[in-house]
Amino acid sequence: MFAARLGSSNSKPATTARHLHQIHAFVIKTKLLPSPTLPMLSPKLVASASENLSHVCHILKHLENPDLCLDLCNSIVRTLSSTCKISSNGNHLISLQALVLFQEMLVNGVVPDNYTVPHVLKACAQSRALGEGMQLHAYSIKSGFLLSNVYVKNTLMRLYAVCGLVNSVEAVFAEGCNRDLVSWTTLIQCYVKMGFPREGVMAFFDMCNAKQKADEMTVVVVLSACSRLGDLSVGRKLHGYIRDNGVNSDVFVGNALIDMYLNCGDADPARKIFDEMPVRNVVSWNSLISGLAHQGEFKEALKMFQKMQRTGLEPDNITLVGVLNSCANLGLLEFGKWVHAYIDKNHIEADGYIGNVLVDMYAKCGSIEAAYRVFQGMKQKDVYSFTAIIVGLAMHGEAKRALEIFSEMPKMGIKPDEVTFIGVLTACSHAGLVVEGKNFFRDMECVYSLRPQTEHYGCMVDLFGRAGFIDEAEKFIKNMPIEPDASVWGALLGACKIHGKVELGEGVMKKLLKVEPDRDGAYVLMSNLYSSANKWRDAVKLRKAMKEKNMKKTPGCSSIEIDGVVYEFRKGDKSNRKSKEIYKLLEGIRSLLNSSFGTDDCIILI
DNA sequence: ATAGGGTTAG
Repeated sequence: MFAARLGSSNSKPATTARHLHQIHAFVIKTKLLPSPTLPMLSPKLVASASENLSHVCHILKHLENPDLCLDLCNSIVRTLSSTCKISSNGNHLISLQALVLFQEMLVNGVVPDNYTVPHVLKACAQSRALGEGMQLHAYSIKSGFLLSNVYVKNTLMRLYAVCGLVNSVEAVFAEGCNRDLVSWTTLIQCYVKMGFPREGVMAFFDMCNAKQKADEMTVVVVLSACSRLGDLSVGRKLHGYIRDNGVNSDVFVGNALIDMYLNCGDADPARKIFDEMPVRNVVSWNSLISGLAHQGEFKEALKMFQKMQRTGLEPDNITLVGVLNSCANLGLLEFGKWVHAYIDKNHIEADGYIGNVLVDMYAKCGSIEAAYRVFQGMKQKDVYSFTAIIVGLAMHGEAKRALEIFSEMPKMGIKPDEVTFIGVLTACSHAGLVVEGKNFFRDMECVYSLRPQTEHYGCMVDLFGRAGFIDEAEKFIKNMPIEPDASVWGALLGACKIHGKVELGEGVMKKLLKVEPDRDGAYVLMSNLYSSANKWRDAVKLRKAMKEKNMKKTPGCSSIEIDGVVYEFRKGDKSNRKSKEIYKLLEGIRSLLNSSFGTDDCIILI
């Protein structure tokens, strides 16, 4: 029966583990694997070999000419490396199996060829099997493959890159001189992914100096480095490089260009590229929508989302993150709720990125209880989830709840970061918890090894200042190890305003103007301080000076959302279609208020 | 037969 199956060219290929057992038994009996057997090992059997590796290894042991099995071994290793997915458990075993088979090959005299080692290395990279990969690194040096076969070099670099070992990637890259475009791209990509985009760009220039021409994949990676750096000048150079060197502007290149231009603050070319793309996919839309949101162009981002929907293209999680982020910043609760309903309807889990941005959206739109419900329902809470709800609760004056949730973090094994402490300190500040705030500030460095930034110092000055401890606030600024910035002086000036400290305020205003000379913040705060101290003449003088200096105004803007349409209102803005009626109504309210309370009690700015 | 690509928060 075995002989029939193994010998006859008419028999069906072996497909199951049972067939493998039969071959195994036959080989043990005859010490021979008839050559027609090899083509009969179907892909399905090769796949099942991952679960029956011991049989394969035994077969190898019993063969008279094991080297005939090189192709079989290569295809088993290839199958192992292409089937193992990155998952929590079991994957390590698969790469281990690839390595076991590889060792058996060596022991039994199957000489690996150019394809074997890259396949085994790929299996290691996919399952992050660093230890096994390092053994292969040693083998590659000894056998000479590392220097003779650029695929070995590149797959080894890839393994170290996915394990985050930048130094090892550099070392393998630098070894010998057999590097090609893939080696360069892998190196640059590794720099960018590990948070060193500057090094990535420099490596690209090195590559150009080495007379190596880039292709689509390389420019995409370098563009992403420019995007992360916000380096428009290098980004533009790269755009020129693409045109001059005949790099094919495929959809990947187009998307990377859109992302680069938007993150570098130049929206026009991004839109132009988007409009002129012959093929667009969901990533093109995502790059545009999240890029616009990143630029603060939230309304534009939402407009593009609506346009995307008209094309019938389904948004994915990344689209929705950009959309919810825009809703959050515009305060569009109804729009945000609609997205939440869309998420539920499409069975997308309100977890991870999506959950976090939902929490933030509800908190920023004033619906703190909805934010809390989403937070509670999340299974995978991380530092972003906790920070979003803590900052949200702090902004809503719910200091006690914010601090309670903060105290949950260590129990869940989640370490707070710098932004979490902004929320914690804001909570303390709003609730007047001076002692607690001081303790948290101290813990930041002592317990969590987080170096406080100027924003944290600003929170502390705000905390002391609001509570009336102006002297302590001043002392605190004097002892700062870093240069105080606008957030710090602004907090102190705010405290002067609350407590009517005119003279101190005048000095603080000068300091604030030094670090922020072309913004109107200092003037506005100070003139308010004068007004509240009844120094009207000084207030008017300051307002006049402000007008003359043509300063950058912090835009005061309110918006409402009616039936999905956003209406924005700015001070003095008459662009609304119904502005005449609106102003007439406002005039009515004003005169009503005046007759009820008198002008001194109520000032409405229109 | 084998290697390198873009978009996501507080």
